[in-house]
Formats: sequence, structure tokens, C-alpha cells
Amino acid sequence: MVRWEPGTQERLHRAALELFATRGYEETTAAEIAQSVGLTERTFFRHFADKREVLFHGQQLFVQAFVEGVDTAPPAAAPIEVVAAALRSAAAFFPDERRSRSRARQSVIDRNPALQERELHKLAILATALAEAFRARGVGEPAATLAADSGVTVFMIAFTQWIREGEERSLSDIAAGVLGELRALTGGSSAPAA
Amino acid sequence: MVRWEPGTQERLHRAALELFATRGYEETTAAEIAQSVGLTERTFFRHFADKREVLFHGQQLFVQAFVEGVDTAPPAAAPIEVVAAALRSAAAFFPDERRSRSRARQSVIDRNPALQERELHKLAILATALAEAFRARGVGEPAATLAADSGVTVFMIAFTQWIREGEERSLSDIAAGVLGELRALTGGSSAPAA
DNA sequence: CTGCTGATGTCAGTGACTGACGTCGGTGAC
DNA sequence: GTCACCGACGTCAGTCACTGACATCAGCAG
Repeated sequence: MVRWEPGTQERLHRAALELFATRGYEETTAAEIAQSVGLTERTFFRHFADKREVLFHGQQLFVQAFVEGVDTAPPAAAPIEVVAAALRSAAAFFPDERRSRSRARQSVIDRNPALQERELHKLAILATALAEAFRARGVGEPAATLAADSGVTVFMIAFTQWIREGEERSLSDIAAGVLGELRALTGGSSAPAA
Repeated sequence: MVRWEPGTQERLHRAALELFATRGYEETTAAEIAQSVGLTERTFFRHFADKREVLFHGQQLFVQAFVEGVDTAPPAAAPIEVVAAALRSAAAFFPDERRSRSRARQSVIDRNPALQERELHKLAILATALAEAFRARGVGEPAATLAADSGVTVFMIAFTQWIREGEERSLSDIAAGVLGELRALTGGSSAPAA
């Protein structure tokens, strides 16, 4: 018999999402989350740096997929093509089955400014990692940062659309369309997909 | 004789910046900031929603300048031209005399993740306001959001460069250059300014 | 059997914030 | 002139996020 249940962080993450969704983020204390899975507040804070962080458990893999999309793009690809490749790689992390769960999670974040701030910070970290990946391919500054930030912006616009009620296209398809709009906006040459 | 000194928020803002810069953000309590200008902690929190907010006092005018740049651009201007106009308007808020003070303030923010989160949030609010201004001009979605986000991204890259030690170009000039790089990156037509 | 390790519990403390209520010059109605 | 009201502030008590220090104890290596 094991002394403690395994997967502590995952259990806390699920419990937190559940409580935040039903009772609200501010109305839920860290102690309550911990108690709901049979742990103490102190243990909660050993696993997560702060109360917000519990909602972002597992994001690491997503960032990794996004960055790998940049790393594995053909060496000769232009930055904008690399962004497109990274977008496809990142979008693969959100198959359609996940749409409903993603929507629920985003709803919690959208309802609380403190959580929005943390999300923005995570995206900034992602953009920093992407910029570094671009530099590793030989892209200079400020092009690397511009490409990274643009990629994140396009992704978030596409993601927001993806979880919208009634939307049925895949995240990858939506992202490709938004990237086309960006090209049209700044370059003026390629028209956005219909 | 007045009962209280005027300009309470401004005094708190200055005192906070001073203390954060010398002692560090986390090592400075809200009560200390308040006491340093002869007030109590309770009064501090009547003027600022939280401890971070004191550092962002006055940002409203900057956002206003940025948005007005969009509003006052020629009706026929293409979105990318409108972004350029908004950038000039926003950059006018940071004349070269302000470079040193801006650098000091940014240094405080860069040293603390909590402050970075708040700054990101402020930028997100700015981007939202800009997107609304674009929509008011008849720009649809996602173009409006893309233009707004791109404008903010370009501004921040330029701002970061502007406060760099040794940099002597004006913020406006730097921003114009970065915008050119963005066009080159996504459109591929116009080369960045040398 | 013994000693060490790692995840957890317990406890006490700090600091960010908040609600309730009291204080008191300044101001306008009369 | 006075008197009621208002607005900016002080005081106090309380909650909750978070932290450091120390204790506990099943499992594992020897």
C-alpha cells in the first residue's frame, strides 16, 4: 500500500478547475482546493508557486510543441513560413475533442483579471522561447521577436475563435486563415482565405 | 491652510518608484510607501487597487495618445498606415528627456515578475482599446485585433530599444524602423530602413 | 534492524488587502 | 454666522495568500 495517492499535481489541478468553475476563483481558497483532495494548504503551495499557477499545470508541453514547430521547419523556410509551421504544430495540441474542456477553462480565466495576467505572462514566456528558437535559426533582431510575437498573436486570435460556440473548423485551419489575414494586412499582397 | 497636501496619488507614485528602485519591490511594503509621504496604509489602498498599480499611475494619457493616433488618421489610410500614425502619436509621449526616467522605471518592472504581469495586462487593455478604434474605422475582425496587437508589439520592441544604454535615436524613428521590419517579414515587399 | 529520503502535516508569522466606523476641516444653504 | 453635509483620511479587526522551521513516517538501501 502506498502512503500517498499518486499524481498529486494533476489531482489538485482538476479539483481547482472544478471549484473555480462552480464557485469562482476568488471565492475558492487554496486550503479548500487542497482539502477537496485530502491534502493541506501547505502541500498545495509545495506543488504550485501560487494559487493561480494550479490552472496552468501542463502548459509546458504546449510550449514545447510550439517551439519544436520552429525548430523542425525546413532550414530554407522564410520566417513567415516558419510561423505557419509552428502554428500547425501548436494547433495539433488542441484536437477537436478538447474544445469543450478548453472552453470551460478559458471561461474561468476570462472571468478573473488575476488569471488573465498570469495567462498573459505565460504567453510572454512562450514568445520569448519562440524568439530564441528563431535566433537559433539565424533570424536577427528585431525580426525574431516580431515573428515570435506575431505567431503568438495569431495563435491566440485563432484559439479564441476556435472555442467560440458554433465554430466547427479545426484550430489549425482557423490559424492558417488568421495568418493569411496578417499577411494581407502588413504586406498587402496575399488575400485572406475566403 | 489646507487639511491635506494635494496630489496624493502623484506623491505616492513618486515615493513608490523611489523605494522600489532602491530597496526593491518585494522588500517594500505598502505601509512604508504610505508612511514615507505621511499617510497610512489604508489610504494607499484607497488610491490604488493594489500595490502594483501605484507604478502605473498616469498611463491613461499614454493610452489616449495611442488611440487618438488611430482615430485621427486619414479615413482612406490602410490599416498599416494607421498603425504607423498611431505609433507616431504614442511615441510623442516619450520625448528624449524622458528616456532616463523611463529606463529607471522599466528597470524596476523588469526585476519583478509580478510587475511584468501587470504591465502585460495594461498592454492587453491598450490593445483592446486600439482594436475598438480600428473597428470604429470600419476595419473588420480579425484584422482589427491583428493591427492593434501588431502596433503594440512594434511599440514595445521599439521602446525596449529606445531605453537601451547608448541608443540615441528618437522613439518615433525606432518605431518606424521596426514597423518596416514587420512589413518585410510578413509581406516580403518593402525592405527595412537601413 | 537501522538510517536515510521524500512527501506530507503542523504551527506560527508576515504582508496584501477589505469592511466598518469614527474624525474633522471645508463648503454651501439659509 | 451656523449648521448640516461631504470628502479624504485614520483606526481597527479580520481574511487569505504565502513562507520558514520543524516534526512525522512509509519505503528503501545497507
